[in-house]
Amino acid sequence: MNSTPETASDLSSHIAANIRDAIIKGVLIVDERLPSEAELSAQFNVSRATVREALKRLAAQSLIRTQRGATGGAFVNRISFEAAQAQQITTSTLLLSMNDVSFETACEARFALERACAPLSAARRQDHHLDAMQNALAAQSAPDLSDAGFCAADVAFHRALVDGACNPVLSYQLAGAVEAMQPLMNMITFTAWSRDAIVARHRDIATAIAARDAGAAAQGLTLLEEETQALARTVFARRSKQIDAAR
Amino acid sequence: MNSTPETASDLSSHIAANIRDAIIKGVLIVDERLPSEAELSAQFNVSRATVREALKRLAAQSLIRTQRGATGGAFVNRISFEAAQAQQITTSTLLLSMNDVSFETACEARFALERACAPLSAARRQDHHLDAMQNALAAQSAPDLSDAGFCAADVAFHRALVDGACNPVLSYQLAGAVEAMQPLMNMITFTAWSRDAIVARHRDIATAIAARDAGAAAQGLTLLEEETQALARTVFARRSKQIDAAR
DNA sequence: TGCAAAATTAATGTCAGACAATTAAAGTTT
DNA sequence: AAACTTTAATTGTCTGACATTAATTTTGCA
Repeated sequence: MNSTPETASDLSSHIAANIRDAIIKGVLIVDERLPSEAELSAQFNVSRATVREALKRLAAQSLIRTQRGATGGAFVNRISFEAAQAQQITTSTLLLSMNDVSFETACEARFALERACAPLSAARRQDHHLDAMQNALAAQSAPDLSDAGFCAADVAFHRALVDGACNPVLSYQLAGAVEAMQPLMNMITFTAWSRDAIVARHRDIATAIAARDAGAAAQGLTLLEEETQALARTVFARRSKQIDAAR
Repeated sequence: MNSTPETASDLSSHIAANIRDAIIKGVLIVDERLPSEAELSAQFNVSRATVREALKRLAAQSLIRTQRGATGGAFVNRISFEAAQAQQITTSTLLLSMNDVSFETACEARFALERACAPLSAARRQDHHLDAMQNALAAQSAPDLSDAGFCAADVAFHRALVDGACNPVLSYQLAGAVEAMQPLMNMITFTAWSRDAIVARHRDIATAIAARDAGAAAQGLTLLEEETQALARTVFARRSKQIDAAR
């Protein structure tokens, strides 16, 4: 179970990999204190600066936290769902923006995953999930809302839908797919008409979830996906036509 | 779009956050060279050691890579699907092992997500996906296979299924869910009978995918989930009974 | 001239030692 | 007993040096 190949030849990578494996294998358990930097530098026979670079690497992955003072040191972190989600969102967003992933591909993945949540969400959603959906719907219906604001409310709606499944693992896994779509959605200019269409679908989905109707929720998501894809196609087609005309 | 709160008061966090935001916002583009460590230390008015700690944090997230030599330096990395997956798997695995996530919850999430892939995989799978599934099946049928080996082949089977959807975003998102289950599955002792049952379900799923029958594939996954959950329940129940008896 | 070897240069990687800042715990005083 | 002071341990930061690496330039020789 190797986390990362980490073939890099520099010492700080090597030391970081060493400690990381100890954490993964359970040799170091949550909240346990690592040896002090001085002790580590003696153990690995490197300078303190090198040890510190290794520790910073681990801190960047939320594997450890550090505390100053007499009883301070580096401690193994319990990775929280929140922290893991934040990391996942950053990684997913960058991955999509840096790799020319098509809107279509990302959109397809997102809706496929959301449809997986629909039955569970229909069965288990609580009132606060419904409230969150209604709030997002209300926000999206505001007439003077910016495109970015519309997309942010869109994300809020879908997160509420996913959270309704009451499965933290599912929420965590979906966070990346839902949030990473936002920058792509932000590329779209929403007309009043297209906003209405999306809000209508959202309303259907919210109603289906409230009625615990899994089938209708899934169908609503499918319709929403089709409309979103169609909308994106027209926006991108118009844009490339404009570019052609400008030549 | 704040990647991480990063409220930490130490300078290297601050500098890392600063550069990270520049990358996310596109101020620094892929393969662009960052200023040298000496220049950065002058810009941020800190020592070179502090700059280096910041850069190591970014390197740990695969945001940059460094190169030595005259024309060397730190370069903005294009995050590959492969690297992102590796990170995701590490994070997911640790998240599950550190947070007492029940087998039931993780299993439910995993199968819900896989069912989302089934229709796409049935439609688009290519021969090499089918081959990979058959290879995994053959491996799982080997009589003298260890439990860990059985689980590894299980992961291979499900990854092939997911990859069959031919959507890299989906494959990336699912990697964490599929791989992080393995340590949990490893806790189970598989009897010859339970292995046969799992292999039979796998065979059904592979057949359905080969026949491009989305419904049958989804149904096979649902059956497999039920059997897996039941198996886990009996294993854990027997184990806790033994513990009670030992008292 | 042409090409190979050597020197130069610019960058990261590592080290050693110092001091600052922070924090808990021990000791001291009132 | 409570409040204050001291001490010790630890991380955070700085400085300056040297090692290592690799591209570029210069040199030397055929």
